[in-house]
Amino acid sequence: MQSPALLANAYRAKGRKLTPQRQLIFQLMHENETHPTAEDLYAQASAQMPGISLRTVYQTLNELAEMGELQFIEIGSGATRFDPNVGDHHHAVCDSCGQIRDVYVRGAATLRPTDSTDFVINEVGVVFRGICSACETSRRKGSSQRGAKSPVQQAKASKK
Amino acid sequence: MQSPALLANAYRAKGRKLTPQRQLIFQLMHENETHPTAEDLYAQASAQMPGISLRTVYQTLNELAEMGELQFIEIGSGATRFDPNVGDHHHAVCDSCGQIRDVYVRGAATLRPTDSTDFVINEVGVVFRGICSACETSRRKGSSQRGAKSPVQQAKASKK
DNA sequence: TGCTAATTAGCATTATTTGCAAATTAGTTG
DNA sequence: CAACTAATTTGCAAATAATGCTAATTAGCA
Repeated sequence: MQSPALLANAYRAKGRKLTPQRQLIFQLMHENETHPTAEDLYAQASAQMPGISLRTVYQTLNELAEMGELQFIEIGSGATRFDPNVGDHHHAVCDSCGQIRDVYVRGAATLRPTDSTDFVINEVGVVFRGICSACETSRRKGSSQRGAKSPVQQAKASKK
Repeated sequence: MQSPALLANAYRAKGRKLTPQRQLIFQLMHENETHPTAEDLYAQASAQMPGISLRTVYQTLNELAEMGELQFIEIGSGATRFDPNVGDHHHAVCDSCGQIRDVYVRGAATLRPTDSTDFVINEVGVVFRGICSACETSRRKGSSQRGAKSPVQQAKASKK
């Protein structure tokens, strides 16, 4: 997404108001690579602006998505996550800690199904699942994963 | 997933009981290419077995996933969908009707991020988004999509 | 300074999924 | 075939995620 300053212009151009709540969310999302959930953002926003409502956070995120300034990521695990990177990139998800990382994949845009040619493709998304280096390291140190969970639970586990 | 008959064996082997509810769900999911939600299945199951509970449907689906007999698909749009195809395939999602189709993609498994080499990849998933032939056809016939929705709403729209 | 349409906050509501406990039952044993 | 017991099913409450709605507030303009 654009810088907070440029977003301000985009908002004015649309007859939208530049409220302190929106400006705060612009700041928090700008170049944010953590792929936060609405709740995550709400927590951060509340710290700087006590009283801001979760409803407003959702509303602003939806606006920004509508304006093409950010995208939704819904890779299992419950809550929608928000990504200010709207360029041509993909995601790597750690099955252990749930962290999502932006990655770039050569040739992804030209992938096509070998069958079903009767489908107009607008977008191609690639998701890698595996173990991030941080988790891999701590795993080697002995703290093995006990109590393997069902796929759903595993997905949800990274929520809290 | 395996045929209902083979699944029965797999269940017995694990000391699990072969209840009528489970057998019905085996049948409904076997070679099911519609990627149904738990509610979808519950509706179908209820038609054949009035009184079956939604709770049992969820429970059985979770069991099957744990046993590796089916996988969860969580491509936005709210409810988790279930796929008995656990082979190496990918998905094409229609942005208009929400339908999900299984597709095969050559070379998908060997895709790698150009950066972040410090990530152990276990799985690569490709999702195509676009318009299916059925929607494309009806669109051309004039019934254009009015009232474009926000990304979230668009995703949720295919729910009901 | 005042006006007004846009926005916010708060609460209710919907949707999805799981937790829990009591009632039921499949499969085994005698 | 009857009895037993652990597994299973139900039904309901609860947790989570996100939106609808409305009264109160406020940004931006005249």
